[in-house]
Amino acid sequence: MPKNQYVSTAVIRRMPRYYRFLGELLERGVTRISSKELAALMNLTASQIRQDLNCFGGFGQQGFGYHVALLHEEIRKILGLDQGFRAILIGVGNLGRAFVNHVDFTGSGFDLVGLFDKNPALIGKKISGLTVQDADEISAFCAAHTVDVAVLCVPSEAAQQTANGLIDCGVTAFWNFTQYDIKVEHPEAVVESVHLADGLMALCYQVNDARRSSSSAEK
Amino acid sequence: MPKNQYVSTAVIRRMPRYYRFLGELLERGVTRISSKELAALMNLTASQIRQDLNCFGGFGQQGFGYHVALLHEEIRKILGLDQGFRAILIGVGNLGRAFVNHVDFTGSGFDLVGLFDKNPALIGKKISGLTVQDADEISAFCAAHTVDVAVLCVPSEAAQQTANGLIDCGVTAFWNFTQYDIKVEHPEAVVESVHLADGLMALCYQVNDARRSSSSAEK
DNA sequence: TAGATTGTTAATCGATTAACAATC
DNA sequence: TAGATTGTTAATCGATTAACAATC
Repeated sequence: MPKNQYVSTAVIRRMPRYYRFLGELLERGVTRISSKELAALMNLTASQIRQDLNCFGGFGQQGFGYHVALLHEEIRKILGLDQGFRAILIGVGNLGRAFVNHVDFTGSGFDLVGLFDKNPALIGKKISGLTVQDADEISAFCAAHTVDVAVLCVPSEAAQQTANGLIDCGVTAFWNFTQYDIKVEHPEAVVESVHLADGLMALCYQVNDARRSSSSAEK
Repeated sequence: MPKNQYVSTAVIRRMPRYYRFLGELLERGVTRISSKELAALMNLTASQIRQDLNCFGGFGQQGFGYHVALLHEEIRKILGLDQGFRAILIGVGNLGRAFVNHVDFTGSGFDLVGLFDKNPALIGKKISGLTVQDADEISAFCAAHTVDVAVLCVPSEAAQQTANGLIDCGVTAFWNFTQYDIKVEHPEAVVESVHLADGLMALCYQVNDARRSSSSAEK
């Protein structure tokens, strides 16, 4: 009985975390859990968990709690991890190569089906079962295959241009690892940017702040 | 004239982005900007920019706007990027290696001063000017040098244990790239987790959602 | 049935936006 | 001075928490 209102991004961003914790519980053989127990585990309020889940439907059972396996599966469907969307990765430098090997694309809803770079030294190399193709071949590849999302690991200066080219090829979703905030006009476009340096700077502030408050607490 | 109230994390998380945009403006030779112009550029409201900045002080000038160079420098100080905090990175696998080469630690407030791994095949290798040391040497290293933050690129299963060991060595800040949500009790502890898979799953939902709404709009 | 825990409505809290007086 | 734009207070909006009736 999935509901059909708008769901805030705050809620959406918590869903993968629920999915992750439920996966861990499942592995540990836990079959049922109450919102209260899950809240304690995840450092949230029980209220928030129930509110969040009820954006999508009533997956619990009064007096009992939630079936871990069932809820896990429901969230999988909510996120759409079962659709086998197809991803390509552009820019097989240090970072790109690391993601190919390290990120569990399949478990996160995407099949990685192509690697591209414009560096001749990399073209033809095989990484994790995929052969690096010439970046000039992207549009031909997109014409021949369905491509749902592009992972951008190119230099920041090339980010916008690369994204524009991909939009023209019909690719509307981006996982952006460049420093640059790409702009995409397409109505169906979605961009998920991971600004690593921004996170590191925020950490820097927090370290300062923690020290400030602990030293002022001393007095 | 820095203010001294509590600043919400929502504001903190936007500061690095301001810093980044101001840096770009600086490079382009722009010397002054109004909150209205900056808002258009960053896709925010002018009001929010003024509110955010005024958490830390009045950096603008009525009738004129903000001096780009001055504001850039102020934010640098606010974030504490000038303190030369020291970082070590644990786990020199694909991801760890990529970050060593790719992330601008220095520009983000930290000097990377040590690399550690427990894999004998990696120990002794030189990466970007640093020699990989045996993970067993971490506590000795921390005793001999100041270490402010640890970058965790170890397998998820080892995350908590590694963090515990580091806490015992006096390291209280973590940039966590494992799947696992580490728990740290220390009052001064700060953790910045980058759950790559979570972001990818959120993107998966958004792709689904964008398609749902554009197909329903067709009708 | 009694106890537990959900789903949901209402209350609170915080963050964003709007408005405007201060001032460069 | 007049025009522009800030800093800041007030209004709005959204998200989180609390409460409780429904129900397993």
